[in-house]
Amino acid sequence: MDNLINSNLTFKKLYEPNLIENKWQTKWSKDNLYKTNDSENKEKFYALSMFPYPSGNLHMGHVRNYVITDVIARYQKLKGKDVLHPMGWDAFGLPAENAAIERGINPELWTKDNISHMKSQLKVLGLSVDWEKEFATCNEDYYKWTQFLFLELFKSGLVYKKKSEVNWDPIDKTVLANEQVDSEGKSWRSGAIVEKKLLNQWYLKITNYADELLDDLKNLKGWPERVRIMQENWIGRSIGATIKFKLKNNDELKLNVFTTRIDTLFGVTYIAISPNHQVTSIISNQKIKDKISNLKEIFNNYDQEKEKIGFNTGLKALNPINNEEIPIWVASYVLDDYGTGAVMGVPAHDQRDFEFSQKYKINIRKVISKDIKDLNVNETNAFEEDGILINSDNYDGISNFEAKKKFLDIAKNNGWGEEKIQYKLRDWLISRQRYWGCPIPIINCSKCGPIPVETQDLPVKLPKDLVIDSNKINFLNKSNKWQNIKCPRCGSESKRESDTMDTFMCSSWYFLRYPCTELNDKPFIKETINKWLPVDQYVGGVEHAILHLLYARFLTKALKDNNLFDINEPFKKLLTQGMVQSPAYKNKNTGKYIPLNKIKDINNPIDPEDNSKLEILFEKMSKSKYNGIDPETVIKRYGADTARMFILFKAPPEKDLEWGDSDVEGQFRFLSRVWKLYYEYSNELCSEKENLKQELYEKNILRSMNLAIKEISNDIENNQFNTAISELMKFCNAINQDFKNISSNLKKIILQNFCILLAPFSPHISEELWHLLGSNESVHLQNWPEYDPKALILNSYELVIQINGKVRDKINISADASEDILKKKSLERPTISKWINNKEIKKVIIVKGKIINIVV
RNA sequence: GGGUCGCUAGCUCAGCGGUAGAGCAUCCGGCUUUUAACCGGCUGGUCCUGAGUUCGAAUCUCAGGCGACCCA
Repeated sequence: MDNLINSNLTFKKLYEPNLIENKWQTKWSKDNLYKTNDSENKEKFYALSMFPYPSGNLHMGHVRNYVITDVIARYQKLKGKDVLHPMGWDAFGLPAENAAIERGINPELWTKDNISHMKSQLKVLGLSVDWEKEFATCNEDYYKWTQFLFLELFKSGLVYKKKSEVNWDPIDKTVLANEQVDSEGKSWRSGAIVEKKLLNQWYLKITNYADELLDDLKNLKGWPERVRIMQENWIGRSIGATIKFKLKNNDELKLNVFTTRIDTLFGVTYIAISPNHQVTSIISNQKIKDKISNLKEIFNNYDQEKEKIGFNTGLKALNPINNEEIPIWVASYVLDDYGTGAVMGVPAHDQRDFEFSQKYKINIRKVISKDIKDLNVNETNAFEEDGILINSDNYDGISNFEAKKKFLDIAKNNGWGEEKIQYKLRDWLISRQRYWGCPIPIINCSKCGPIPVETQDLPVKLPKDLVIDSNKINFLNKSNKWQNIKCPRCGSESKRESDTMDTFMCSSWYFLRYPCTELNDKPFIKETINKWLPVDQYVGGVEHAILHLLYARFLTKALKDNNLFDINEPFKKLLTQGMVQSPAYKNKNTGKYIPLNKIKDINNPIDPEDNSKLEILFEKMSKSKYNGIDPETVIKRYGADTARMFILFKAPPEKDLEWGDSDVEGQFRFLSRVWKLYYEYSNELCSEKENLKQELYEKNILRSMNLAIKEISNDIENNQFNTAISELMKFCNAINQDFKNISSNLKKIILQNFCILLAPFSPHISEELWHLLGSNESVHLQNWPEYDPKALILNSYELVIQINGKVRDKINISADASEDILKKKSLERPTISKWINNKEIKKVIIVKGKIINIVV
């Protein structure tokens, strides 16, 4: 038999994480324990956290993210797979540039300082990250390839420049993509109300992939349903028709309208067009012209869009189905770039049209009804459900489904309409008027137009000699030396493109770089990508449900179509972790948050300023609410293992987690109990007793062990780390119960298995205890135990006896008792015969191993 | 208005047709010079409400209530 304990380790009685965590981190790093293995015969597993923006400080949200991924990565490694678990930095972006403007610090230095600080904070968590794979998106040898991929898209016609109305962030002084403006018209970063500007900008044709992006969502079974629904809504495919309305007294212009409700064509009582619509050009009345230009200004401001404003132009259109004359209105609620900039107004069956008509007293005509006799128009709402046609000439009485087909056929045959699929998704605007980003590798020649930079001339580097001023202007635009260049085609004086790329472009392919970080001559190798991708488990915040996750899917599909690899979807499974919240103390009257150090009694919090009672709210940690908890402080006090255990145990990963000091202490106590168990074992304080029942105890403890293996494996595979830890606690309790009564051999096996089961969650303490058991190898290189189903079987069990489904008695019975015996023994019980009370037994239901139900 | 998720012990959550569970907190006891730590033990539940399906519902179905998020 092996030595019981490793005599090289001096084992202290008390669990002191400070003495062991740093020691093991250094050792792991020295041994290169987490280097990515790439063997031919093993299954691969790619575990990835969304890489952080190097803001300067690690916060609890990061900790949660990386610890979750770490548990998964460690588990998969113990299961014998080749694991890729890398980390990097999403390092371009505005905070660096703002720091440069405000404090005169070079953005590159600011970023690199932050990275090195955050990296040292990360290392303390004991993550199984392969740091050899690390990179930052602002490194020249990364953004060279971002530019290369941009040019790949350029070649396949997915890049274009267009002058159109764009979202302008007045605080950050740059344009934004549609995805980066929230439903209230505010910028995702600065929170400023976005303005509309007419600008010439670079776009990526993500709309070419709208159908694929939508249809392939069905295959993403490992994604949370709500993320799939959000993407589905964002892409917003609707199947409908375009209809051409002729203008009265004008044969040249036609009004094209997109509708999903061609069945309501007889209910059209007006046409609404956007103030920018082409048709407005034929209006001659000066008063109306003034009104239009007035409305245009309002139109350009999201904030005032809530109220629907409009007016009658005096122009008339003809309804193609019955030649009825319909007034044309200009309306603020018609969007320029969705559809055709014109809608047919059917107030009876569209809520927005209904509200507009109510306001301006436009005729409302009901054409769909639940019942053919019900002609009443609802006073408050449009009727948007399905039904039967009314008020529709010869078509009265048919269902609206039938009408859709019929009217479309008529439209096609007569040439005034056709089927059309419409998307809400717009092309991705990627130009940013900022310095700290990846330069767009284009040369603008006045003669040749935009010319892509040759691959051998990449990267187009950011100029380092900058004069930074405080006007938040585009620095690249100001640098003549950098900007002026001869056109590579015709040799005439040209200028480099001075916009940089949206940083989401840099983060849309970083997961493709990790398997190939050592390459200098290409971004990645096809075969390597085909091997390692897709990411098996991706973990990050739900705030990227549309932004990053949609862009990354698009880029993957586009690059696949360029034959760069054969992967269709980048992320097989996605886990969106919840926020970390902690108690904030708020004065209801003043609305102010009060810092903890100003509150005397935490159990009865009172505002020292006005003595009113404070509300305790669990909110996302933030400086303004004084409720931030610094990971470093917690780790210094309790150790990384405790912090990890707490954050995993306190809530299921996708839910918000409420910080609680006493729960942190609870986890520390648990690890201390584990420590003590091994301490007593190693000092032979729990040497076995002579015991006749040894076999029974051993059977019990083996059952607990196998149950723990089964449940914990299952829980980790389903990302239920909270219940996995709960099972570890139960197993620990079971060990303490029977430990003294089992053989030394078994003791060691139990303790070894416990160590391995604990290892993904608390890597340091388990490593220390593993070595204590006499091994010189790392616990993290062991094999995850398999459970033995036979060990789970019980000799006897407690049979529950029900009368009419209600529990009335319990008996202990041997596991192999037949149904007849169960029945007989149950009926023998005095309590049962009392309940039956000579009534007729109608039915007996037996669930083996559990229950007998007697129906009387 | 539509959609998704949730409502189980004081708190955080398991259980998803078959005896209502875990951790933390509370309480009591032991140990200890005291606090703390540790050990042992006890509490604690209309499983949001109502109806239905079933021998049997926390679990399935329907309706309603409350809350969170997304879309409009």
